[in-house]
Order: sequence, then structure tokens, then C-alpha cells
Amino acid sequence: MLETADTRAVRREATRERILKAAWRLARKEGLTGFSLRDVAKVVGMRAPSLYSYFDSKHAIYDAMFAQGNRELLAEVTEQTDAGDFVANFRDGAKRFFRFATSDPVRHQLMMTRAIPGFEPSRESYEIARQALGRVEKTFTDAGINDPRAIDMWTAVSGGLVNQQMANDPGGDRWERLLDDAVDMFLRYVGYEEKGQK
Amino acid sequence: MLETADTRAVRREATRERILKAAWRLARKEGLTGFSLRDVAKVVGMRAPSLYSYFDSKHAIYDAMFAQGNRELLAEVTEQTDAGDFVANFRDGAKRFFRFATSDPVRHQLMMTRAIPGFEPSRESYEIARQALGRVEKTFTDAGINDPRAIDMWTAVSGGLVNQQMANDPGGDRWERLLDDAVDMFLRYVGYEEKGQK
DNA sequence: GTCTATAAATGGATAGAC
DNA sequence: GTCTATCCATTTATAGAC
Repeated sequence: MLETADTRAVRREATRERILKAAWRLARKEGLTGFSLRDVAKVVGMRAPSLYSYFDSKHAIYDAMFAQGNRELLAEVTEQTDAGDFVANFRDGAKRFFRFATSDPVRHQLMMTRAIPGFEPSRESYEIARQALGRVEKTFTDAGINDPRAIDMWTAVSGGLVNQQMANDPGGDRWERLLDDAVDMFLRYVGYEEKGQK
Repeated sequence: MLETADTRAVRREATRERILKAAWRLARKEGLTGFSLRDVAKVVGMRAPSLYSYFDSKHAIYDAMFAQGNRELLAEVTEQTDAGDFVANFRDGAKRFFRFATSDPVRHQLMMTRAIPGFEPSRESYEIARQALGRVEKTFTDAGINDPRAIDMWTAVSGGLVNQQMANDPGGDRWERLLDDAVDMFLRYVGYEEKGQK
């Protein structure tokens, strides 16, 4: 045998990867819904129908992109080193999330909004998104912040900064500069310092 | 003369209105980019080509919708009565904006994100959006809050609550319930109470 | 696994009769 | 001002040869 089943699987996965890479590139250039399967195929060096050997539909490609984006976020969150100090960790995590989101607006749009008519992520893909949020939640509970309202407030504040940055000052840092202030504002809100004194 | 020039203009404007109404209805049902001009025409009771007597292109319809949404927001902001007390006004304004936004997610998507590939609002339409924000800014400066960073922070916080509500609890009130807390958190951040004491 | 060919539908937009 | 007819491009997706 020239090729084992494993080799075939690896090769197949590599091609899927190339297809997704092409889709990302086009989505960034033409908009999330602004590219066609023909475009994707052309970038990969195939004809459109051949893509169907790798993905069942365009929505399946979106779903794989959604999963990939969330895996990247999970990795981003996971690789953060512990600075010992909760506030320092929190500040760092906020900055990481902000940069992650604004560095790829289309990815953020796919992950965080419902911008594609008819598309919603599969349960498997959504589960990855849940995991990433779970890591953030753990950071909070580890610090003694157990009120779920606090976590909701923080996702709103951090997500809000990101959205304003992307919508009203793309490429700039007008809202990024508010990040540390937002952290302080939020920690005062949850009364973190008082808890730290006890 | 059976019909004056004025009557014709009124009639024409009424038809434009019907077209926009149909477009809104379809956008809410099929998604912002999920409806066609044929669909719009059918709802209005016309054929697609007839729409071109009223709008130059589909993007022109989007632009009119963008302007309309922002005029509605401006009206919403303007009609608010003065309660004398800044904090009460601020709280009321926050609630109004939140309800305005979440009551029509597609409108919010059109007004606040760049979800339609290739579309950006005309200068005239964008100017209306600017006016609405200007009203909010005036509320702030009247209360002695002059730091532009404070306004940026508030647009991020309020917009963030709206986004989270629409994306993760559509139709619910999980983030709406945090609105008063968000106002308190923000006012502490800008040090409003201290100023009030002086 | 990739291709050609094509289905089957849909899109926005235009020409020209009435 | 509305229509029919149609252009022309494009879409996702399938059938079947190689």
C-alpha cells in the first residue's frame, strides 16, 4: 500500500484546512456573506463542486469557521499565564480578548452576532464557544465573584468596547484606551477591592 | 388640473413609504440581506422593475431604511421629557435606548453594524445618526460631564448590554435587568455623585 | 477525488411597450 | 408609472464521466 487510511485522513484534513483558510480570506475581503463557493474554489485551485467532497454545504463551511474561531478563542484564553494576582490576570485577559476580537472583525461578527440569514452553529460548535466562556467564568468564581449578574455585566462591557471600536474607529484605539478604566469601573461595581480587604 | 405637483409629490412619497415598510417587514422575517427586490415588490403589489421608479437600487433602499431608523432614534431621544433630575433623565434615556434597540434587532443591526457587504450609508443619512448622538452628548455636558472618554464609555456599556441581550437572550430580559446597575456603575466611574455634592 | 456539464433557482437591473 | 420580457450574472447544489 502506498497510502494508509491515516495518511488519507491527514491529507483530507489538510485540504479542509486550505478551504477554510480561503473562506476566511474571502470573508475578510468581501464580507461574511459576500463570497461564493466558486470564489473559494478558485482560491484553493479547485472547481466549486469539488468542495462538496469536503463540506456538505456553504453553511457547513460557516459552521467549521465558527468552531475554528471559537477554538482560537479558547486557546487564547487557555494559554494565558497566571500572574498570581487576580486583578492583573483580569486586566490581561480583558486585553487579550479585546485584541483577539478587533484583530479580526469578520471572525468576531461570525462568532458573536447572527449576521448570516439562515445560519446557526451546530451544537458541537456551540459547545466550544461555551467552553471558552466557561474559562472566563472560572476566573471569576476563583476570585470569589459568584454573582452570575457580574459575569453578564462584564461580557456586556467588554463586548461593548469591542463593538464600538470596530464600528466607529476601525484600526484605531479610541475604545481600547478605555479598557483599563473599564476594568476598574467593573471591579468597583462588583465590590472586589472590599472583598480583598476582608 | 386634477392633480397638482404637490399632490403628485405626496403620492410619490406615500408609495416610497409603502416600499420601505415592506422592506422592513421582509428584513425582520428573512434577515437584512435575506430578501430580494422581487419579494419587496410582491408585498407592495408591484413588479420588481417598478421599484426603480422610486429607488435607484437596493442599496438606496437600505440607505433610506438607515435614515429612517436614525430618525426614529432621534425622535425617541427628543421626545423624552425633562424630569429635572439628571440621574432620573439618564436612567430614563438608557431604558429608552435599550428598548428602542432590542424592540427591532434588524433595525439595530442596520444602524449599528456593517452587516451588508458593499453598503455604507450616504453622508446625509449618516448626519442623522450624528444628530441623535449629539443629543446624548448634550445631556452629558449639561450635567457637567465633559470628558469625551466618559461618553465613549457609556456608548460602549449601553451598546454592550443591548448586544448581549439580542445575541444571547433574545426576547428575554437577562441584560435589561442590569440596566440600572450599569447606570450606577457608570456614574460612579465618572464621579458624578461627588460632583453633585460640591 | 476532481472534473465537466448542468440543473434549478435567484439575483439586481434595464429596455421598451403601453 | 407600471408593466412584460429579458439580460446577464450568479448562486448553491447535483449527476455522472473519468
